[in-house]
Amino acid sequence: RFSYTALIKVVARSRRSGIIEAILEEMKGAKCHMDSVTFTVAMRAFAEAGEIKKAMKMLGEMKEQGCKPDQVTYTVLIKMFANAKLSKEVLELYEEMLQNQNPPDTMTYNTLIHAFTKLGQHDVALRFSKKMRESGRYPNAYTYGILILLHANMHRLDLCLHTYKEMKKSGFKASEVIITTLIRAIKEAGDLEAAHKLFNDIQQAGLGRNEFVYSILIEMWAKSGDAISAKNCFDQMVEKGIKA
RNA sequence: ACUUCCGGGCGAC
Repeated sequence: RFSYTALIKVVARSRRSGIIEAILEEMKGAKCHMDSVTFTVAMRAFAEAGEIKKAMKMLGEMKEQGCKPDQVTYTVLIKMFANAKLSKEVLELYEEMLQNQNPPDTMTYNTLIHAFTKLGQHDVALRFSKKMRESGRYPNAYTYGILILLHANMHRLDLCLHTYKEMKKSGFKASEVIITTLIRAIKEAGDLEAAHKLFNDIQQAGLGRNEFVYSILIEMWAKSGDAISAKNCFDQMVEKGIKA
């Protein structure tokens, strides 16, 4: 069963749901018991192939066999509907989780917040963020990245920076993802002070494998007429071995 | 909840 599950996951990369179905048939033939992990991997495979119907059919089969979907299962399906921009069914799955005594965990909340961020339904995203806090789920590094993205999309650099501060206070280090998310908001707001702080953080954290971030910083300083900072940043970039 | 690991889920560009 473990090998079948692993196999499905590998095959899932090929986006050929026909193969997945064949494997599932074979498992059935071999009287191999399918557990929630097997079902979930299969659903994810269908989800990635854009086969929403098939994924939902699997959910049905799963329940029929008395196998209970768990948080991972729901998270996979929520992401699938979110990618298809089907916010109504996202919310339905969320409700179902609550009904089933399957309270969303950190990753489920991350997926929900991200889903509505991408859909441009910022108010809903914020509501889930609040619910997450209220439910006592701890944010992880992804959560902070998603929240910063949400605030950036809301054109609220102040909230981005606030979340960033909170993240560091909670013991998370700045990452490449966080930096590239933040830099967009900083650029948009033209906040030179924030740019300087971020540049410091990049150096302190030993980050900066990303030419995109440098180009924005240099451009900001160049535009503001701060040739010294622009040059300094450029030199740092070259020192890191990044091509100009 | 036999929550160490051994098969599954989340973020920017």
